[in-house]
Amino acid sequence: MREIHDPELLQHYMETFEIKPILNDALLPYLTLYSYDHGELICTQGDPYNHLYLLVKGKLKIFNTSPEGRTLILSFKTPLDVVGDIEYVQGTDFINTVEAVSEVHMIAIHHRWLKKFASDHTPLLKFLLNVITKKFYVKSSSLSFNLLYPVEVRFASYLLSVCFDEGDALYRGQLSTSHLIDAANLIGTSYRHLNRVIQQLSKEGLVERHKGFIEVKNREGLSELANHRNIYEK
Amino acid sequence: MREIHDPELLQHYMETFEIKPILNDALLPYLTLYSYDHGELICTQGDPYNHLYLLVKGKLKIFNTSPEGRTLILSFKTPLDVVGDIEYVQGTDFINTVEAVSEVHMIAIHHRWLKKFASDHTPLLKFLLNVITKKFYVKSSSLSFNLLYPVEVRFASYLLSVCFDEGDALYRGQLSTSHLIDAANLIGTSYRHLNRVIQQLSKEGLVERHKGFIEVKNREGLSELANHRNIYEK
DNA sequence: ATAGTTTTGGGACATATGTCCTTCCCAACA
DNA sequence: TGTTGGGAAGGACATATGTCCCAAAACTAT
Repeated sequence: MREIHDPELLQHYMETFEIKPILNDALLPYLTLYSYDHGELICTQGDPYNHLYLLVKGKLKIFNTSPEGRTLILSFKTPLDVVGDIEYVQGTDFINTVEAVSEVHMIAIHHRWLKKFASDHTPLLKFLLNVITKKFYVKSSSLSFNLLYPVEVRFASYLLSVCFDEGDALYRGQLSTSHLIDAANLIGTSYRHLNRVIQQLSKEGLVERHKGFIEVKNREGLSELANHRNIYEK
Repeated sequence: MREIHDPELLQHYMETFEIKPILNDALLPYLTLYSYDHGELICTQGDPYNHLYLLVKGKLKIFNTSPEGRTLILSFKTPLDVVGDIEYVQGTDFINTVEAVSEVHMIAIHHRWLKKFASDHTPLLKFLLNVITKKFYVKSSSLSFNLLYPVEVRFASYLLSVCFDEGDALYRGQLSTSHLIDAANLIGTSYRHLNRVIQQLSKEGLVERHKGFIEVKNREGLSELANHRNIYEK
């Protein structure tokens, strides 16, 4: 992690994502732009709350490790998104670990200044409400989906979200096998079992296994299997 | 459902739960007090959003039915709690069904008036933020817990919450068997399997089956089994 | 190129859980 | 008193999923 002293870049992000309207002018001097490399941790579960972060570049992985050591990936995030919002509102420690998946830029604001200058700032409150309720929706459907459907269905939904959403045109319909462990942790199963399910889908002609990646062969079939629900959609 | 025309009772609830400070004075004429009997539905998933409700008396069951007809109970609520908050912020249809478990009193405010008079009312925004982040926490731990632990562990946690929380002294350590179906739906499993797990716990001496109810025999043991996590705590 | 190391896929087995259906018990009622 | 209906518990079986471990493949450093 390193700080980027580049007021112009900061300004650029503020405009791109229309951040200024949600912040109080008094806060502007206290914004810091940080950069994280692939694999770096932004925060770890249990860390005391410090900053509110705005993700403005790159991709984040949010996950949680149980006392027994099992990892559960909760989501991936892309700009514009917020980290530390729930913690800011409740004043509690971080519940999850946040890792940079690519090079990541984040705007950080220390809670001290937020409390001091913006605790009554309506646009910020509304922005937080909006962001948090959206997160709640995702979490809520995720809970039902995980409890109600088997891994096969969840993976079908995952495949559709990841392979067709916004990826490189080259990777349309493909998932690199190096992402399978992440995928397993995301849908809450073991790598072993995910492999089993892929075999099954393969047998049914929905996907095909190649060296290094999985290819979607029948998008419609997968969508049907997933009940047309794209639970992992960003 | 029927309206209760009783300004004094309304006033009483407003004071007991300190509701006035979070509302705008302009809203006060538009508050309505409703009463629901045991088993009545306050709203059904898919209903268009209409009111924000404040639960001031009784107990609610929040649940969700999947397209396949499986029921998943998301939570039980007691005063003071809010129904329709997420829907108000996002302007979306109800995601869950809400049923009165006992006689229930709710204060309802039509979203029209909220939008008109309180959309910038800081205390309300803060109140909503607080309530919603709390809900998010619960949902979040619930998701991890369900995905990471087997039914046995979840039921142990459930038993501890339900039997010792605030129940009638007579029922301390006991769970009526008529609640088992609800319990199964709450922890996301089948009634059949829950029975199996109860047998197992019984064999281990943690609980005991009697006619009409289950009795906790070893609270400490259950707590250990549940990893000391009370996920279903109100 | 070769030997060691990591990655990847899958076999074998145990456990967790769902579904269907039967049996038992008891209360209400003719 | 016998009948019946419904709820509660559990048997039998199939499926879903986890754990442990191994073997082939790919990759790396010498």
